[in-house]
Amino acid sequence: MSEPLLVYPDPPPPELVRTLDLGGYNWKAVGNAQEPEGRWLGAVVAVNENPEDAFGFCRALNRRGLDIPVLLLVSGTHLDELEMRDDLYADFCLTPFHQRELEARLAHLVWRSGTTLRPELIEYGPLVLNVETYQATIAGRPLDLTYMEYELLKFLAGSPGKVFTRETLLSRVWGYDYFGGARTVDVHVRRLRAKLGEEHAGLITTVRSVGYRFGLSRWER
Amino acid sequence: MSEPLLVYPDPPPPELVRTLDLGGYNWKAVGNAQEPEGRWLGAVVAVNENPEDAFGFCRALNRRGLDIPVLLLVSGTHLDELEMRDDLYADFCLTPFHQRELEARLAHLVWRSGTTLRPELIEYGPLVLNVETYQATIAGRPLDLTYMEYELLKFLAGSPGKVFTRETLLSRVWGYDYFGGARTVDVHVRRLRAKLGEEHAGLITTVRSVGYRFGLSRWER
DNA sequence: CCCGATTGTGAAAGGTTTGTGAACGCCAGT
DNA sequence: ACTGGCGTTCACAAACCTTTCACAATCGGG
Repeated sequence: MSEPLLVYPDPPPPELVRTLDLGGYNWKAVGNAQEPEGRWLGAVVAVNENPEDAFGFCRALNRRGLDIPVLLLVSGTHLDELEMRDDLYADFCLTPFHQRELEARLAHLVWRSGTTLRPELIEYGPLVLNVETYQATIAGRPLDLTYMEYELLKFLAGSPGKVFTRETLLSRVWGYDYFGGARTVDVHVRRLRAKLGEEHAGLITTVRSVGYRFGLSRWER
Repeated sequence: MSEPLLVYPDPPPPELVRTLDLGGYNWKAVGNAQEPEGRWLGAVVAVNENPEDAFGFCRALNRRGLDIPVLLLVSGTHLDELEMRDDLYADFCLTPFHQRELEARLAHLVWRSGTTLRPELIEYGPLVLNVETYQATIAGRPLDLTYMEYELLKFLAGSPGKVFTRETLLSRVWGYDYFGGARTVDVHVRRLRAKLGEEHAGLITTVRSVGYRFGLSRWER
């Protein structure tokens, strides 16, 4: 299934739900901008009586770095509010809307998100690695990783569920010509787990006598 | 006066003319896509009884290479025609339109063309770079930057959040054939941070063992 | 249940990377 | 030629990581 659409607020207006479901969209409603993780086709934001709710949500989305194109649902009486807020939305649709118009705008929004460059991300559950910015977040919280920690995590998370021996990790992450003890890996894994936090430390599991694995193996899920 | 809007067909629908003139836009109607030369803020294309006229015009515009964002004026009965033609338009407005809606869409179209096509201003938070006049301000205060400092800051601020290695910066900012030490970058970054002032020095962050990044690092926390 | 092997943990040493101040040379304008 | 601004380089200091080691804890097989 394709990536989902982000919808605000939660619960969304019923007529929006109807159009989304009729269009066969995969969507998820959220109540705030901290929650969404990962990739989204776009966002549909309904502006209600209090426009600042919606605009604050959009601003927070922007702040999060993943630029998700936003389609605003706005009534004619709030049209003035759009002025000077061009950076917060990609398109808008007047309410009450004709279903066919919203469908067309949704389709265009999705098409747009498919063509515009999106940041190169590595994701697994609550973990997001932005390869371009060298930033990592776990459940929305920024992780302050050192270079080696980042490289190691990137490599592990790039093949979830797969077990790597220490020797493999040394040669692939540290370099084929690396000369050093295998226990170095242990120490880095320990610090990664510490920074992931107690709740997510289990993302990296030890496979005794073999090595380490990121994410759950098949039969654990 | 600002650059003109391109309008199709010639003559345009009278209600469109009315909105354009009321909005104070500088516009010019043309009958085919070969005619327009030079720069345009955007295009407004009215789809009449024969949609292929308008779409042909848009296609011809695309082919000309100047990517001008297109606002389609289309009636509900022709909404289906938009399908599979996403690449021909940036936005559309249903006819008959409310004047305020068209105004809002025009404003958004113009804003879009100003930011995507003509980045004469690079803005990020308190920093403003005027690429044309070679001036920079931080929180309203003018910055007195040297040429290299300006070029470096412009390049960094042009891709906020992205991390660049010193080698990349040397080749992209100093020149592909530059031959010199990578530490030169460090010194320029230091002077930039000093001139940005203590309060904004954090706009440029060091990513240890990798390089430097502008913006988006600790600001979002 | 015991023992060896394996892994987690804390701390410290050592090395690498970056910040900093200053000096040098180049160039343009005087 | 002089001067001042600018870009570059260097040496040193500071900050930060990486690696290593010793020891504790844990696991698994016999």
